[in-house]
Amino acid sequence: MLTSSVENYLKTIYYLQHETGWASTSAIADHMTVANPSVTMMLKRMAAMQPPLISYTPYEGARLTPAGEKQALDVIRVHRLMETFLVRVLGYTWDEVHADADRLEHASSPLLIERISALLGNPVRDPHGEDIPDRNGLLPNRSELSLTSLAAGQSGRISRVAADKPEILRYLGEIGLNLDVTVEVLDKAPFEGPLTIHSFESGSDHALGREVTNRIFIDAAH
Amino acid sequence: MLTSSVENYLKTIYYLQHETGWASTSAIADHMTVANPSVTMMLKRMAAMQPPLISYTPYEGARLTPAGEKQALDVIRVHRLMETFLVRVLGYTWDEVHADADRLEHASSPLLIERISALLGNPVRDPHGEDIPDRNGLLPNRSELSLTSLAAGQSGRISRVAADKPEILRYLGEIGLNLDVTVEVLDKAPFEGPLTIHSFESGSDHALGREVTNRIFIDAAH
DNA sequence: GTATAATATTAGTATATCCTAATTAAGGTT
DNA sequence: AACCTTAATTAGGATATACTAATATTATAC
Repeated sequence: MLTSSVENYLKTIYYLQHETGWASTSAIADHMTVANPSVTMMLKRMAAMQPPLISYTPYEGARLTPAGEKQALDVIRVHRLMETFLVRVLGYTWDEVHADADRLEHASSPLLIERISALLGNPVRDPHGEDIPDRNGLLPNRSELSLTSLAAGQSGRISRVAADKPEILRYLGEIGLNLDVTVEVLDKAPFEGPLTIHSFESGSDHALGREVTNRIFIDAAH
Repeated sequence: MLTSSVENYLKTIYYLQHETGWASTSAIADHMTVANPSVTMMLKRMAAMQPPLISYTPYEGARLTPAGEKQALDVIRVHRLMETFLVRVLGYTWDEVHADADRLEHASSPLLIERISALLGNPVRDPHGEDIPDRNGLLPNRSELSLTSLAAGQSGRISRVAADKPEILRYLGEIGLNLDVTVEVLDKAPFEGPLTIHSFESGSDHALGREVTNRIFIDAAH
């Protein structure tokens, strides 16, 4: 069995690889708030495991092997099922789930996970709209656009909110930017300026910077 | 925050202290399946913590301080609430809960625990009939007798089953010796021999050795 | 009351994970 | 092409937890 630490590295490498195509030592270190040498050490160990979880090229970075990707998707499945469980069964809000899911994901047996998945009706999305990999690590394909990419006047349904900080999630919830809410871009300031968004849930308008709108996604199948 | 390892030592010392009055190095080592020197090291560390969790006398053993007892009861509360949750919400059987609860108990935030307790209606007993300490570490008083202590012809309601091995629990469940079931001692063989027990749930009779009947408890308030 | 058995501790290592400080490699600039 | 900056690695340690083998202490038994 993998240690919690290795599982966390797997998750991080998976995210970085899918967001930027490549997981460098310092990107991993930043994301996990550990020092660079700790990452180098760990990457060597993960590349030396049987089977190797990553391929590692010194001075370049890491890439998940098929075995590593499968394990990463397992951890992500558990994390997202836990978040869904915390919201649907225990009444957490979407900004409260992350830290608790981060600890529970390393303490879950296969039986626990399958029971939770069944209890929730085998959900395919977590409370932030992220896809939940199935038992075999398969993810559905879906097409979405970032809210930033919409032009003024366009509208759509929020399908995913990839904000990492709980405070941002809490704020978005407060102003009516929740999952599955239809929104319209009223205005888009030039020079990478803020977007003014109307929520059809709350009926209110709010200006949001692009670091935020970049992380809000709209269902592309209008 | 305490490490999982320290939490496990606390639990073990608590149990030994309450069963035998004293936690010796080797009793702790046996119970946790670790080597004696590991225990000595840990006891020193726990006695040196601020505040100390135990008082430790070399060559004698350990005893929980008030602070240590409070922490131990916290862990036991989480463990027993988790077991109750696994049975009532996720459909585990009473023999399946232990290992999973043992891992979850170290990954639970105060919020999670309070939500689970509330979801279950703040239960006071776990699936084995063990008392669940309240938020402040308080346990109800109750009086019970071991099944072994009943004479032939006497009957009572099973209030607690303290079997440690899952296989024993599974077997007891199969033959109808479950919590809250009324049973009668039909026969009690001499020379520490087996007891023949009738279950009014299953309607069947079974001979059980005293290592087992010692760990089955009967409500003393008939 | 000394010899022995049982129990506990110390000594010395190992592993996993993290750190800081010092060094080395890669890539871009003039 | 030598230089400088940035990023990554190596060197050297720290902590928490475990182990085995060797030693010390306590308790028991004659």
